[in-house]
Amino acid sequence: MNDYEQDNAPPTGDSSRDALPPVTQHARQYETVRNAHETELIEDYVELIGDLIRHRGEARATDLASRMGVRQATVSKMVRRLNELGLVKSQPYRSLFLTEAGQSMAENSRARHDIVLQFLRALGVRDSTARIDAEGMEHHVSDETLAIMQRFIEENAK
Amino acid sequence: MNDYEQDNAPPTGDSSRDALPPVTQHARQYETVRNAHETELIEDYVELIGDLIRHRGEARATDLASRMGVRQATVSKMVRRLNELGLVKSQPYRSLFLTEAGQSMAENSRARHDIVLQFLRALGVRDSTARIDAEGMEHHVSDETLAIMQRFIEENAK
DNA sequence: TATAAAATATAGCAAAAGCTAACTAATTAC
DNA sequence: GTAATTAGTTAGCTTTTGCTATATTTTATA
Ligand SMILES: [Mn+2]
Ligand SMILES: [Mn+2]
Ligand SMILES: [Mn+2]
Ligand SMILES: [Mn+2]
Repeated sequence: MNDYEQDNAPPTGDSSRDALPPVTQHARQYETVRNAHETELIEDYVELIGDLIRHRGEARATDLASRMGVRQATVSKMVRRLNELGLVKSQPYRSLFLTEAGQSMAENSRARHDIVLQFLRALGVRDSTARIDAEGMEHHVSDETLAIMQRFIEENAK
Repeated sequence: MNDYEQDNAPPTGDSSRDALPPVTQHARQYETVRNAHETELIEDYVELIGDLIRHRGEARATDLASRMGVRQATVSKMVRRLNELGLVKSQPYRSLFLTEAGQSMAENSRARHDIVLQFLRALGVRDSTARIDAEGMEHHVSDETLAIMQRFIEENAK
């Protein structure tokens, strides 16, 4: 199958309604999703640590575990990674702190998360559903789309 | 930190604007995302196989690899898994076919994908951006939100 | 203050999803 | 019809993200 055939007419009649994208562009779609999946859990952890500090005064591993819905061992391992990445500063058996880089990531993630959540609410999605959808969608929304969502919120809010 | 304290007043003044959700609900958010991530790659493969069959007449592993942006070995491994899951029927060195279950999953995924894509376009997102965002978002949109997106499309299309 | 409980850490296991390298089968070109 | 090219498979490696079980440390209680 050569490059010419690759992006050309389908063999059957009805099926050409929405053609396949060019191979390179198509691959880029999936690559973008894979890249998002590499960073999204880290962002969620950092964002949650920031939220816990803001709302509760401190971020403890056990609260991360219960809110994430995973075991403490899983959190422990992730915290080590966040340390290695320079996002979190922590001492053994003590609660967690964000580095400068961590705080900056937390703020970015929270801002993005809030926009997506408010957008869904403005669309008319029920709050509990909007929260669930936003938790996943936030990592797959481009800056372009985010800006449009923000405008939509402003136009449909009061 | 007990259950009472868990969902109560923050220690600092300004920070209570948007409170943390109850622990159980918060955990459910992340669990839903983790569940979506377990099935999303499978859905993307099945959907792509269906699209290739519809548009090109057959689905070959090499085309899956180039469109997914991964190596053939990766596709080979995934195809074995799709076989085990009863979604794909294939013989060594021959092109791929969907089972009944596979076709049904492909149709569902495509319908959902289309709605998300059209919704983004209706919002005003550029086509190439909309395609990228839709590829990731589609797996994190609830039925409730999807219905609202569909309504939005109908109201804003002609 | 000694002990019980809770929190944290570490070791080892598993599945998923990618990779490269080496091999085999099928198709195409000559 | 053979040789070269293309396509597909398999084995073995790596990283990520979960888990359980066990040890250690900190905190709370009697
Ligand atoms: Mn998230
Ligand atoms: Mn995702
Ligand atoms: Mn899709
Ligand atoms: Mn997708």
